[in-house]
Amino acid sequence: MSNAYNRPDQLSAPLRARVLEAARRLGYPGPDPVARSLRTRKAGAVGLLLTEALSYAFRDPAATGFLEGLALACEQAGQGLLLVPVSPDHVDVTAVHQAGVDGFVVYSVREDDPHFLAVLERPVPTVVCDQPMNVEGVDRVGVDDRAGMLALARHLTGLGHRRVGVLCMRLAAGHNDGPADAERLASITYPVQRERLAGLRDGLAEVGVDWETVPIIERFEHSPEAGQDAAAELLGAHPDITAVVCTSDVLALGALKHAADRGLKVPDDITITGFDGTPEGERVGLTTVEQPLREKGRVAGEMLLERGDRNKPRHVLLPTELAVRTSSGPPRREERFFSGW
Amino acid sequence: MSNAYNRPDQLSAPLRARVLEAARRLGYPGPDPVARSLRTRKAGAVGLLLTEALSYAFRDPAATGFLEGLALACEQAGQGLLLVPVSPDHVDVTAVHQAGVDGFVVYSVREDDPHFLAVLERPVPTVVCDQPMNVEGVDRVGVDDRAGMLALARHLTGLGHRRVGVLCMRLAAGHNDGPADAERLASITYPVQRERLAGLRDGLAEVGVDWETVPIIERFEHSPEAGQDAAAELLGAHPDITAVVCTSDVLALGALKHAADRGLKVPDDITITGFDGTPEGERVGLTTVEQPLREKGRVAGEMLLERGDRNKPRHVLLPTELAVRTSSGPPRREERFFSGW
DNA sequence: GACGCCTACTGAACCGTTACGGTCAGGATG
DNA sequence: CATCCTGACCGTAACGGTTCAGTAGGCGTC
Repeated sequence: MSNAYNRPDQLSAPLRARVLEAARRLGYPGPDPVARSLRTRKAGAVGLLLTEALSYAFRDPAATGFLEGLALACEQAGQGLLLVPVSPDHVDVTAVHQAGVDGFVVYSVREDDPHFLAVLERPVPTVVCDQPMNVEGVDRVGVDDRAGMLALARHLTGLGHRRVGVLCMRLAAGHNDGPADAERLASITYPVQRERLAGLRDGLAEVGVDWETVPIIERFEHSPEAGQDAAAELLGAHPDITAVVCTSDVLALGALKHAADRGLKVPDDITITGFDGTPEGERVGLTTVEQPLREKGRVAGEMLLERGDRNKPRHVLLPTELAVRTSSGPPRREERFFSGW
Repeated sequence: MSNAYNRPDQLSAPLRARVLEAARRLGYPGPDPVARSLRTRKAGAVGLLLTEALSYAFRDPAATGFLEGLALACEQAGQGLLLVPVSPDHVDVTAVHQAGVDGFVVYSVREDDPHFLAVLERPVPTVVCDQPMNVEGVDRVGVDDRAGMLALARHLTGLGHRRVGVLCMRLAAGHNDGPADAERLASITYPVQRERLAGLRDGLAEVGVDWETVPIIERFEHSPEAGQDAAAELLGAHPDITAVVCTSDVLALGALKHAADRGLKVPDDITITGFDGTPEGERVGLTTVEQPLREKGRVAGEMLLERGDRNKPRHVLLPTELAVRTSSGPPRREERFFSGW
């Protein structure tokens, strides 16, 4: 009996020594963690569910910021962090069923994500980060995406921009690389994207810009390369645009690259903005909406682990901050004239 | 009996339906993953052990590169990735004992790391990345750090550099921020650092530079801030240095920052080099030794998961490549004279 | 010396699943 | 009609640890 390992106070030193000696002789490798977990009903780990392939967690700077905060909370509580392998190709939920964890953190997944539904069926507490929103009985931490984007929109309209184009990430299930038409916009299943676009729409409406006329280019992949490509598509079809609003820093980084390739000076020839506040964006002077990424991860972890009072689900909204840097400026004089000044 | 969930072929459709219906009515949440793990002796996850705090995994760009590759291998095999929480402060090995995993990947830890010793006691396969080296019966993947640094050293001596200073990361247990004296260098417990320094020593020896005269500044923390600080210490004490060799890109990034603050032009006034080949380094034109970070992670994961033939431990050494960019150049003319030309 | 209490230790039940062997019904075959 | 075989279904043991009730023995007290 391996009280010897866990309750040194419960048995005398000589017996303990004898037990340990015998264990060593028999090659006993110490208590089995899985059996212990079964008995104690504690796995000592938190599961993390992403909407993307697992490796995405280490590729997207916004995700790594969040995860750094989450890892911080976990290590303080002595809990492990289990990255649940989701297969992007064919839908296979078994990994969610397999995960031996005491709770789940769900990071920014689609409303109808089958993996997420599988998580909800598990009898363990769950915290959602960002999306989906408004799920019955589930804690959530996020930021006010709409207000953040509204502030950015006002910054742009204040500079005089009227002809704006948008680069956004995946809006719903299905592979749509190209313009997002009205139908697509009506069926968004990534609420964060919906909110950010709504904030932009509201801000543009304040100066009389018709949302229907604003071109929106969607990309399935979320990477600088996709942003670069999308920027090419946007500016190819709408060369009169004076500002490119991206719903993430990653896409904006790609847009900056495209502008440089095309010989456009930022912000003199074109304004480019992001969203998230990643270190990369800061380094290149990207005007963006900063959100407290690490903090968000930390709060998500703490909400899941503390959870002493499981009264009603808690919803935490963290503040965003408009970071005006060098990638935004007034449109050229002739553009201003063109747009009605 | 929950054959219904796992072996749909073993029982007829109507019975299966009845069982599932009854389960639903009783609120049965599906088979318990922990009990399943106990019975099948498979946890469906790989443990990751770091030498640093857990959140470090998401902060260090070299680590994230490695982890991206590792995550890729895991998700392809349908395995989870469990980040084991190690407490940097007081030594607590219980987390290693608690981890319900089928194997461990150990990333770049000290030779005498107590967590690592705990991992070795666990009766599961283990793969080490980078360090420690030459552990009995343990697979390892790494790069030829010594050869990589030798190539870099020759590049520098070829440019004419003779007065070189070094910035390196932690060399052994204990908090030493400052010069690394002979005693410290003799008791290095991070073999990677030992190898990289040895490569530099060999390269300098080829042109007659006495290793004893080369100042080496050590930092406990591994961050750009630490690099910046260490560069200030190095150049403060040895203003005649023409090249700062850093044992990582992260430190080199800090050194570049310090050079800029001090008004030194790179590479005209001073040459700064790194090691690793991170995206950040590439973006700022850092001359460095590139290693295939993602590939290293992928190989580590595959070695652990395939492991069909557990004959003898395998050791894989991946190639490095010298990346000469804009942070290295010949020393100033007067410096060349000074150093004996 | 009997009683009771406290400590050190032992034994058995239980966590929830899977693997495996046994039972039983029903159809095919001689 | 008896026998054999097959497939569906069910019961049970074991995985390895924790927990808790129970027991033995030592010692103090009246």
